[in-house]
Amino acid sequence: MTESTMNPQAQRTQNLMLTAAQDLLSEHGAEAVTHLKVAQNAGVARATVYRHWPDRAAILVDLLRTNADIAPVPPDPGPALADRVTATLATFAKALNGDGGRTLAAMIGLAEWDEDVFAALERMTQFGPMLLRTIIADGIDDGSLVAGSDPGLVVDMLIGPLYFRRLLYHDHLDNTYIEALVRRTITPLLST
Amino acid sequence: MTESTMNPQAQRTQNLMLTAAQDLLSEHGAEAVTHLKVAQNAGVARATVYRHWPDRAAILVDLLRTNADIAPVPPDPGPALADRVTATLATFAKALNGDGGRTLAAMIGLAEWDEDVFAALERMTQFGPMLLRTIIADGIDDGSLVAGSDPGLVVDMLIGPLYFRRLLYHDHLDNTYIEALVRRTITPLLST
DNA sequence: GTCAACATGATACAGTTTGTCCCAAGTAAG
DNA sequence: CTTACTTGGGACAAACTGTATCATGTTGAC
Repeated sequence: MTESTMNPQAQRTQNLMLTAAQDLLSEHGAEAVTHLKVAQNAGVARATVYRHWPDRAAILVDLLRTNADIAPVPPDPGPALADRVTATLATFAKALNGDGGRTLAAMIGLAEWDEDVFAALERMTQFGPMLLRTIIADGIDDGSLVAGSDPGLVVDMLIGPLYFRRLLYHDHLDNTYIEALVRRTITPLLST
Repeated sequence: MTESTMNPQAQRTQNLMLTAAQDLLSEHGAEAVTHLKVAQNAGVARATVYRHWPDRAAILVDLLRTNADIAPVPPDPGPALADRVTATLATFAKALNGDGGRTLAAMIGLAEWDEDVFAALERMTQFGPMLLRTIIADGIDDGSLVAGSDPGLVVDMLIGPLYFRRLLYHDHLDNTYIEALVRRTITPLLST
């Protein structure tokens, strides 16, 4: 049942419940997202929550589906390649610093044992890397980056450290860090 | 109560329970680590599990404490700096490919909302980066790496991608990937 | 070996949570 | 207006949680 084909009443109720679920997730973690608490926080009957989702994982999957992507805002197309990369990473970091980071942390644990959550997680996190990869690949094509560069690896080297510091150390990702990261990663690849 | 000061009987029971808890965590995730299931899988009375740990988080924290570190084996001290880095990352990758990766994934979600878990997670993951940082810093000191390199950032660029690919994509981390990563990261920093 | 201190097993208990079902009441749409 | 869909509210059994009690088994000092 896609949202567009749903009864407007069902849509309203589902939005109420998803909002409540998102609040619970942000404030108390995935374990707090139970049918009971979602129902209470949404002002809805418990049976209604069960009617929409059979288990906790299904709620969380729909939560991710609603979020669409962790960093949906495309970056400004700056002139220099390094600037475009920095801008892309900055939007990514902003999402990780905010609610996206907590949602992501909760999902990673569940995705390990639930393939539906894993699939939702992939959809949620594919956009940023894909965008970066395109920027890098374009740089190789137009000659601003040396030909030997593996775009996939470069993307990992740019995004990996952000995830690492956010998830493992709970760091706030600031522009200074991102700029240093981009400088260190991209500079050796510049062909000029 | 440290393990060394414990009654041997209590030690035996606790080890049984921790083993059962680790199995549950690896097989079914953090949510499956309940007092009841740990008791059943360890062949122990439920009350005994409560006697050792008041809640689920305490069990998981002790699990991390027992694991000591995600990659406890120190790497072979190879001659070339790049080789030492590669060896260190390889032991790290091995742990992430195995049980350590699943434990880590489960902990990351909980650490976001439980500071005890976060502290345990830090203890668990500090060794690898620290070791790498030392290797990098030594390389700067003895002149094999250029002076401008920030050891902390270099470590992030080496470890971050491993976490990223393991946690987000469930990749198996092989030596080819690690070698490419080290080449791309370390080569531009070599002073020779 | 005896004995006091400690740890466990077994059971009981109240309270909470889970998952499912039912039916009356409310909403949507032809 | 009328039919189909959705919700609210309640009931229910099952499982889980957290605590307590007490008899039994283990430990380690004497």
